[in-house]
Amino acid sequence: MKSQAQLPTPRERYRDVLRRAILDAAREEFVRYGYEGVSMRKLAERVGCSHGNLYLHFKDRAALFDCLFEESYGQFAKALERVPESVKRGDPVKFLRKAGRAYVEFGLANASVYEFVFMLRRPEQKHELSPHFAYDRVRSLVQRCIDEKRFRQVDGDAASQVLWAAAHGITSLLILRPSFSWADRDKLIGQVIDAAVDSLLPA
Amino acid sequence: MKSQAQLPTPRERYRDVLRRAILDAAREEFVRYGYEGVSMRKLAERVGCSHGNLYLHFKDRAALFDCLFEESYGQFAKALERVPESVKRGDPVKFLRKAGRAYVEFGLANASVYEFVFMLRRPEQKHELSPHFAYDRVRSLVQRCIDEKRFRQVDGDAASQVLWAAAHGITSLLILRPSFSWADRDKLIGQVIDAAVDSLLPA
Amino acid sequence: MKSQAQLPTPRERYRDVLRRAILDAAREEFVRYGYEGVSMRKLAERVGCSHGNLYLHFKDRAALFDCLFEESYGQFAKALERVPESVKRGDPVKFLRKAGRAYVEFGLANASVYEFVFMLRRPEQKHELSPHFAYDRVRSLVQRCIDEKRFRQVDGDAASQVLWAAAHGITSLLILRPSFSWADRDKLIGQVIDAAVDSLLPA
Amino acid sequence: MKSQAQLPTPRERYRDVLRRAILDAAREEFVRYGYEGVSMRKLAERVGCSHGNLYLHFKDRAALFDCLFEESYGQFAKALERVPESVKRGDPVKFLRKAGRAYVEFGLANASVYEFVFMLRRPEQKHELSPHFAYDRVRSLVQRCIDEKRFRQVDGDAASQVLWAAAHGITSLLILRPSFSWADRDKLIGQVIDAAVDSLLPA
DNA sequence: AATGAATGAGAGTTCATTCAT
DNA sequence: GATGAATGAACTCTCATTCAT
Repeated sequence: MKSQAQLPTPRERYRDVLRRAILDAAREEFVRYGYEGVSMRKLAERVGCSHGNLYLHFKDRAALFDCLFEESYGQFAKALERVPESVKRGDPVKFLRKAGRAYVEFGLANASVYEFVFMLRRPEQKHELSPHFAYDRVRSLVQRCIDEKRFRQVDGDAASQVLWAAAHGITSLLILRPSFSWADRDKLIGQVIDAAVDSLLPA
Repeated sequence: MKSQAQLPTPRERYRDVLRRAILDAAREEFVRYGYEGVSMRKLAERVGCSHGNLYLHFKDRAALFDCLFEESYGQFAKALERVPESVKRGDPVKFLRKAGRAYVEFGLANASVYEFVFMLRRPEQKHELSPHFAYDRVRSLVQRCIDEKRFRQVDGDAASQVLWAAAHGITSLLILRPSFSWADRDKLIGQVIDAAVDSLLPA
Repeated sequence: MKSQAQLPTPRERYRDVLRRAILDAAREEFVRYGYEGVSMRKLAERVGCSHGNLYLHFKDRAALFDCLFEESYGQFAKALERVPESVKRGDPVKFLRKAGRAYVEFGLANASVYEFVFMLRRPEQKHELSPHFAYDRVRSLVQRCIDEKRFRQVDGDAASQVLWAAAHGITSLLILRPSFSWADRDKLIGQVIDAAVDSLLPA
Repeated sequence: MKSQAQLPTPRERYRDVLRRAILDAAREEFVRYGYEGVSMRKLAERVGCSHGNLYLHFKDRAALFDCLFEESYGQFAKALERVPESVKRGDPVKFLRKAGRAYVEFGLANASVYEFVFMLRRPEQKHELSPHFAYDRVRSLVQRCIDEKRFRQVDGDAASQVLWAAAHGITSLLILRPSFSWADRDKLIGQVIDAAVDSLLPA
């Protein structure tokens, strides 16, 4: 008999914890081995439950993948939105720089999420449309810079794509080649973003 | 008794053609589905031969992968070296811009090669060291620009990595999101590279 | 929650029955066709389960073989030890005759066990040492006969090996050539053993 | 154009040599790995010819096996017949001892032939009748001993089988357990045979 | 005569998924 | 809810055999 209150029972809590563990493990596995390279059995072993148990949480492997897909997009989108009000209302160019850095840093701190969103090839897949949201945010910021004359009269789309390319370029390289002898990471990220942003400033 | 001229017999020629077809198909499959997602049987079907036949050309799936790996690196390295003498001897900054564009354009024209080299996660694998060669080329060009005072007195490594990030960023995005509504591709590539290069010029 | 009495559930019981069936079928197949000649699929068909099921009981074919190997040695060793106390304490020569007959009779009654232990060639394999235990039993009995002057002062090792050769010779021939027109089996076995034993008696 | 003379051309000679090499290699492989464990490809590699070449000598693997089967029986039978006239006409008991030793020694010197004849399980197989010839030889010798009163009035069949068991027992054990710490081989063989023969002598 | 490319069957093994317990 | 037995598909790889060269 379940209590009417919304507090989760220990059982429910465990359920959620397990589900979380499955998702986290699965994301890493998918990113590392590809869709076909992930075995429900090995995943279960890694998580520490029976393989049958996985099916109580996800209809099948595809559903697990799709769930991660959605979730990763969500996490990424949410991260991009987390900007202090003060920054939002301040200088849009500075905002853009901060947003760029936030993008890269989220990607690095959540490599498997970033890979899931941007670098993972999925089998067949309808999606494809999805990372628009990230672009859209940049786009509107860029527009603000243009409108406020903080940027030259550039093509807003092209400008946004330049910025995106810069941010994605450094993020993905750092993720993919962790053992490369990189220059100071923080400075490097700053330089990459500044190069892109500066190229849009008025002469 | 074979002729001394060593002209390939039709048989040998066919062998080579088939081998080529296998490699080309396999590269695409590996890139699209990941190492574990490639099935020798499906690959054979796509190529139009029996699955057993594949093993006459490659000891096993890993050998096929490794062969592609080497080949892709080789093709990419060779492409980077193909620069007209006139450019080599000319303005190093211009050279750098051309090299950057060549990099991107090779990547787009040979997407699966590029993905193989830069974007593919391999199972376990020793490699990892390898794409150094691409970086090394940029690095020495950048050094030349610095030495000839065409660039500011920047850190050569950081500068090279900025350039690499830019080139890789736009290349990989264009490959990964082909149906995104990109701005004019040529202009975009130019802008991305120019932004990175210009950021290194003297004030 | 399982009862403390640890009574096997029907499920467990069935598991054991199946495992037993697999082992029995496999021993015969290995003995008849050799290691390489046994196919997990055909074995499964003979046992009446899916081939995948075999892997729930044994990691792979080698593990199945090894299990049979251990088991056969164990069964054989145990059989050799089953001697009534009265015989053990009685005349050691008589004991030796009985032991010889027991050896042969166990071999005939459990032909595939005997073949597994003594006649099966295994692929590569470390083992080889193992059937020592059978020899050791004979050896100590022979020593007793010598010590008690029931045998001549023969070399105990050579004597034991003569006995072993006799017992193994008749056992293996009877197993290998079942349709040969043998003399009366019981008498024949007796004669073989007696010939070997008698040759060791004092003149 | 082949010469009418019966001298084999070099080509024919090579053919024969190759055929011989195939048979010798195959016998060892069959004995070691069992029928199913022998691969035509590996066999060809061991012999040093192409695998297709094997089929110019033998229709298929079964034919190769059958050929070895016949041949092994032939070699064994011939070996048993090679007895000096002087011995043949001499003491039949001594003859029997010599024949026994010859049997064992042939088996040891040609272990794979012996194994092929006596210890190899064949897939399905009609044969089975075959090793009669070995028995028949013993049988008639034993009869002679009985007729000449050199043996007791024993059952000739049983007596022969006792002898066979002794000879086979020591031969097969020595072959199967080469690394066992055997007593002096020659003496041991003598003891085994003598034990069997002596048991048939008049009291 | 000899090669080796080619096929297709079949082997061992893994695994997603289902389902009785 | 959770387990793990069970199945059957799919996979990698090997191989006997055939056949064009």
